[in-house]
Amino acid sequence: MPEKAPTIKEIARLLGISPSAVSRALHDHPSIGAKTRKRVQELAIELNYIPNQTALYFKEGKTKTVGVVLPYLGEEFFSKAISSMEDVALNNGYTVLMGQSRDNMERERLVISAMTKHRVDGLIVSVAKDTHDFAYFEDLRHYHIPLVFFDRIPPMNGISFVRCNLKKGAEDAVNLLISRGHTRIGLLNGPGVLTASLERQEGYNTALESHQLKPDKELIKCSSLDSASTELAVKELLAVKDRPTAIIIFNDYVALDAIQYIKNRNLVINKDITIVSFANISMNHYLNDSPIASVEQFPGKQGEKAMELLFELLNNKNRDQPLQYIVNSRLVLHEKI
Amino acid sequence: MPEKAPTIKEIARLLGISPSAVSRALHDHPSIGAKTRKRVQELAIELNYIPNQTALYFKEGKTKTVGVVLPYLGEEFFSKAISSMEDVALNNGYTVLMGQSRDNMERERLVISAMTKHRVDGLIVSVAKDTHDFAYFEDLRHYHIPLVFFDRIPPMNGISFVRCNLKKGAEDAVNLLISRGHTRIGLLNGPGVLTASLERQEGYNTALESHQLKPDKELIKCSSLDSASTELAVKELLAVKDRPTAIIIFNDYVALDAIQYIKNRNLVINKDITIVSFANISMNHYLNDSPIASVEQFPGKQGEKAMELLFELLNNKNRDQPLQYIVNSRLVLHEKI
DNA sequence: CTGTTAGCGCTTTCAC
DNA sequence: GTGAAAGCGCTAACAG
Repeated sequence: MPEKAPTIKEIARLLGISPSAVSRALHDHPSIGAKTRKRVQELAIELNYIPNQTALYFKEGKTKTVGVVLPYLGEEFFSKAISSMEDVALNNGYTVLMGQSRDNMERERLVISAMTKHRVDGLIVSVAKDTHDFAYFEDLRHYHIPLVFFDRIPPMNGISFVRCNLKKGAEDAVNLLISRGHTRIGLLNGPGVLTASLERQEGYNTALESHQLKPDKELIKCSSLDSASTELAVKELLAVKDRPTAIIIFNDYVALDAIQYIKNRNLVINKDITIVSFANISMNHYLNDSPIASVEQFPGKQGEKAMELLFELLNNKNRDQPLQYIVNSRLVLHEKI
Repeated sequence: MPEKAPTIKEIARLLGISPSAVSRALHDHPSIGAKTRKRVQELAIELNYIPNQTALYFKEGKTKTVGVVLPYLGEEFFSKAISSMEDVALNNGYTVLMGQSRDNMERERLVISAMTKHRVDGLIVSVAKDTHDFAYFEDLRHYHIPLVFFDRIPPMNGISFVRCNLKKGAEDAVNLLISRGHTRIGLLNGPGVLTASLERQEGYNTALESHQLKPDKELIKCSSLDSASTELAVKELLAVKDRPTAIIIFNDYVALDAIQYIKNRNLVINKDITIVSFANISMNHYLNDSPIASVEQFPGKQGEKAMELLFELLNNKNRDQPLQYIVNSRLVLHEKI
């Protein structure tokens, strides 16, 4: 067992030649003797020589790392996304540095600062819920670190991003329900501050209007996503006179709580009240009472695209030209036939 | 907007002083003039100067990164684990480089090689299912990279690891069922090659024997974890004469398939056949027919411990002294009261 | 064909 | 109180 970590210098010392000769031998440079090359390459394998990327950075100006900052890795949506991102990165010879903001601005700033310290070649960020100051995203330009926003996009100009078209998903949801004869369709939306909520709302309105149905404010309620708040919203929806026969719900997790509550009220799911939701989590397949359809947001696909966009930025001369990509959501039917 | 990324050299140039003076000013070194210090620090803030960790590596011999290699980030168990790992790393001023092996040895080797290339200060690995050659773990010693194995431990000597005590969990499961009057208890285990399967088996045997019950080979079947294989195993268990009244299942995912099959056979879950399982996934709360109990393996706690052990190794003089920690599993009851 | 050298960003020892 | 210089691992331009 050698005491020192294998370096070009160490190989050179052991072989009694110069470091540059070793470097050339390892890269099959033409101007190197066959014997020397062989000796070097064999010793390199024996010592398990792996070049030091940290040192290469000075030469190439690249760390061959990209940073990914997400709110929570424990959430299925984000873990699937980062999983695909890593695949794309690996295929491009890159390694992923990852950080969780836990939806906290200070932590997000801290993590991005760490990424900058490590001089990542690029960055993908899904902005924390409570981030209201976007200055540290601008600061990345000083270090020429290209940035792609993912799923949660801040209100900034000239940025690159990948997100999902939720408006379309909401429209599909409404259209499905109308085609099944529903005219009183409720919307159990998320917090009004989220773009995700606004998009659902827009799609909901658009689809209703395209069928000459007037959106009824009474049929739209918001949940702050916890059980109590969801139950209250459902309670209000059920109390509306001429109550809805179908409800479009913010996502499958909220739907779980809503469905539980509706069942407790002795109403039959998808008979008395038909449910359509968002996220299309795998759990739905195993539930007895689950939404008849859920809008798939393709976290894997989105993650893949985000990383691909980042590499486009990395390879482009003109990095200031923002790239944007919108993944179409798709309504997935879950009815057991 | 400055053209060049902020460096100490750049600050020195702009201020007309030497780089070393800037370095001292930034570190509040005593031998620096108050005026110079102030000028430097102000300009550093203005330029958003962030030191280059890559350059610091040469001085400190540390990259301030740790590598984490897991089979799949899309799996709840692993995403929860890496989530906690990152928290601990962040608290120690470290950033996590992550890689997925996708349960493939070649990819695992590749990812670990990338980590080595980046000269991570330490590594946590959950070994891929099909890894049979462990040489590349030994190679890490050349680079003095301490290694902690997580959850999936290879058959090597003198290694550091964190894992969960599944034998205890299996014992608890059997004991619960016996206390409920069951004597014919089946075991639907995973592939025999996995340590995880062996541990369940051991616990199962131990608990039965401590109640003077003889393990019946017919009551033990293995699934390779896919639906088809699980169904076959359940089918065989149900075909045993004097068939089991309870089954302990490898994990909750396998249990989902098994339960579906049992229901199709018109047997009532937890009445005709009582189910106990492992993993304790959150989905269980929302299912109508779910195991009456599931063994919680605390992925977050385990991940935390693994990272803590790694930092102990990093800070110890004697890194060759392996550290090991076993998290106790806990049987969680799920009955609706 | 091979060795020497400079330089990437930063810290630190040594001069002044 | 400040500058100059060396060195960490590696590559490439240059000299021989």
